[in-house]
Amino acid sequence: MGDTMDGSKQQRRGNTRQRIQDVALELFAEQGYEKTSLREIAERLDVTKAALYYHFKTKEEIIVSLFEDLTRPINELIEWGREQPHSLETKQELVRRYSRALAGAAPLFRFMQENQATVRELSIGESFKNRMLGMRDIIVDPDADLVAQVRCVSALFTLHAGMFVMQDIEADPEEKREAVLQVAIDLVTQAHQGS
Amino acid sequence: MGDTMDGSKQQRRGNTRQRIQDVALELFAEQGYEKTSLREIAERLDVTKAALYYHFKTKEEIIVSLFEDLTRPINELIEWGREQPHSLETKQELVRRYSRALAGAAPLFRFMQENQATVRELSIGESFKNRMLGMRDIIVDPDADLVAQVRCVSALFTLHAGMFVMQDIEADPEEKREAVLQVAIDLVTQAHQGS
Amino acid sequence: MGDTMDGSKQQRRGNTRQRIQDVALELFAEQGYEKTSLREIAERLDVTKAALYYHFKTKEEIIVSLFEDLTRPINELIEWGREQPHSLETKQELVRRYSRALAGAAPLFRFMQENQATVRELSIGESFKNRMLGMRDIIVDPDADLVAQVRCVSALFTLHAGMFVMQDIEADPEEKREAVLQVAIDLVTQAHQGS
Amino acid sequence: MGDTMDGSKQQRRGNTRQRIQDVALELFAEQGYEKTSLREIAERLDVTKAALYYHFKTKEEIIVSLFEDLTRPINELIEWGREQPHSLETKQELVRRYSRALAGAAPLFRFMQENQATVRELSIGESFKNRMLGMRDIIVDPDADLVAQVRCVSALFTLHAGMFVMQDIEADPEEKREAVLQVAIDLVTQAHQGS
DNA sequence: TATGAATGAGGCTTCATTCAT
DNA sequence: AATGAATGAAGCCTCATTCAT
Repeated sequence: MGDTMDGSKQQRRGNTRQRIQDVALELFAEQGYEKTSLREIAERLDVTKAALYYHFKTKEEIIVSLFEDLTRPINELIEWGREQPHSLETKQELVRRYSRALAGAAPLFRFMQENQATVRELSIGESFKNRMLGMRDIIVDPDADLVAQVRCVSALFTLHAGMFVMQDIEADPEEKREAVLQVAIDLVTQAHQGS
Repeated sequence: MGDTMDGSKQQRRGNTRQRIQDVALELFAEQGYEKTSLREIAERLDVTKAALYYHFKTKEEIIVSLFEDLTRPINELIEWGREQPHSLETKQELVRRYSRALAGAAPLFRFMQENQATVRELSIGESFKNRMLGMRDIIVDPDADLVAQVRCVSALFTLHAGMFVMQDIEADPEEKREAVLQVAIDLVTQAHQGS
Repeated sequence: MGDTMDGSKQQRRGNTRQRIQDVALELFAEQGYEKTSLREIAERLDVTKAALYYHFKTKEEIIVSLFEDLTRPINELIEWGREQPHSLETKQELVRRYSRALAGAAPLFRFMQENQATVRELSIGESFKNRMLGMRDIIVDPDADLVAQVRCVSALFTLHAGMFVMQDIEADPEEKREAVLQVAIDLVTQAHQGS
Repeated sequence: MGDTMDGSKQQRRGNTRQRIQDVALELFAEQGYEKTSLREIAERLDVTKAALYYHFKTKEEIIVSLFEDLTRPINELIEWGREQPHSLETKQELVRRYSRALAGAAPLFRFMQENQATVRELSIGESFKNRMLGMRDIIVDPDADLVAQVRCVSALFTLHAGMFVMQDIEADPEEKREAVLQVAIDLVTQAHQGS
């Protein structure tokens, strides 16, 4: 009581950092990292630019923090994968889990897909690439023939593509995700059985 | 003689416009459109910024001109596709030709893949998207089931991915391209035969 | 006990003001007043910037307080000088005492020597300049010829220079101080005896 | 004629670089390097900040260029000194020439004297210090006793001090310069004859 | 006695663009 | 066909300072 008058100001206390991340990710994904200015982010939050600098030392630190927070599930997934036998079942399950992880960090992945040039120059670029190669190494058997290898890479890429390119196809989102998953699993399975 | 002394100056005559495009595309692909300044382009060419403005009215015009010049083969491909019957053979041939077209305009596609956010805001963004949807409409049968549709989209995307993601896999480039093509054709074929 | 565990925290009690002055003077002398930020001072003390404002109303107040604390011996010296007869003995003794006073406030003088432009704009600038002129008026006889006057000014300046410029000459510091003092006394003595 | 209407605009063509240097040195000397903003310099010249950047890549480059341009006479002086025998006559002549060189670059030296902290951090700091040590090595005999060495250093410093500290003593500037020179020469001479 | 959060002003720098020559 | 000089807008970042707690 006496406190409940203004909900919007209430929520503002103590979670500014989080709010900055949210708005930043939204704008980065929509317009690109370079085209999004700190002024813009600050204005949307009704705060001064200087306030951003209280919470993050640089513009880059904002996006790095997003990476660190949002890619954790994928890191864990890769670690899980590394400890499993490289069997077909593992690969299928990995694809299944990856599909779910992607859905959870959709805005970040949209950002990454659309700003690869930027990401590459960022300090996270390298670390992320390594992670993806880790993923590939679990799913791709380096002794298999080339076509099988391509199938596996394609499976991963199909999941990515599924998030964005498929947007224009009209269908229930959940149904679409399942269709995409199905195709990816087929690709992995075919790769396993020999071309 | 008196003219023959300096070969490099010779070649420079009259093709500055072309040289600007070459350097620009290289830098745009490498660092992104926003991060590449006209100063940088000019310096690489050993020319002043103002010289660029003699050949192009704006920075955007440089990239637009690249699009127009380099996507022509793909436009023609789509037009060809539209006139063919939507048979399996057509689709397979389309995939084959698309693979070749991509290889021809690799730097541009690398640029587009890595700067989607930028491209979307550029005036060519929409027009290009429409073209790609045209491509999709030839290959994807809207009455087929969802999985079949995903397979077709995935085929196209596999070709794209093939150009960049596969770079780290060690194999002869031409062999790789063929393996990628094989997988794409399989996807289209499977889609046609029913999931 | 419960209090005795951490010696470093103990010492910190109640003398934060002093610690701020110490760190500030060190940094001001090293990097200059303008280039030294309150953030930097606070970080070195492991305190927040706001804490500085509990002890000092402004950044300027920090340096003003240093002046007031550290130039007291020199003020007293000048007052002493004013009450003595303007004899050669007085002048020699003044130079001797000044040499000792300078050694006691070395960091402050180093700061002043290296940041004259800043000091001039600070509120203490004028007051300090007046003090130095007071010093000069004791030692310089306005009726003497110009060369004699220059000798006296030079004597004072030699003492200053001795603190910094001589650093690179290798010799025992105390011996150096004495050599400097000797030269200064000679200058004053020569001035007194007529050029 | 037809050209002679507006002298101030006329002079502006083609010598902007020089004008920037002039105004910059004046302001740097008056207020210090850090406290002088590029905005201020630009405003005084009735130009935009960006214009400064056409002529100098950074703020630091402005002052570095001033150093390079204005310390040339002193560099030459040192080189001359190095080639002479280290006789008393040489030392006296060096002091005489140095006095003249200082008068020629008075504003720069005023700047340096008053912004030592800044100069030290600048890229020229080290190079300048080395030059001054070169000067010292010509005039100071490392085998002489300490007092003699101090006398020589003091001679140089007296010349510096003469430019600024003596300002308040009322006398004809040229007479003052000569008095200062006289004292410096006396110091060098005494040093040479043994303390 | 101090912190956490924020502000407003201003710093240096870069950019795309223009225009007279 | 190209340069030299300049502009206006905007970018990122840092600073001294404030105030409620």
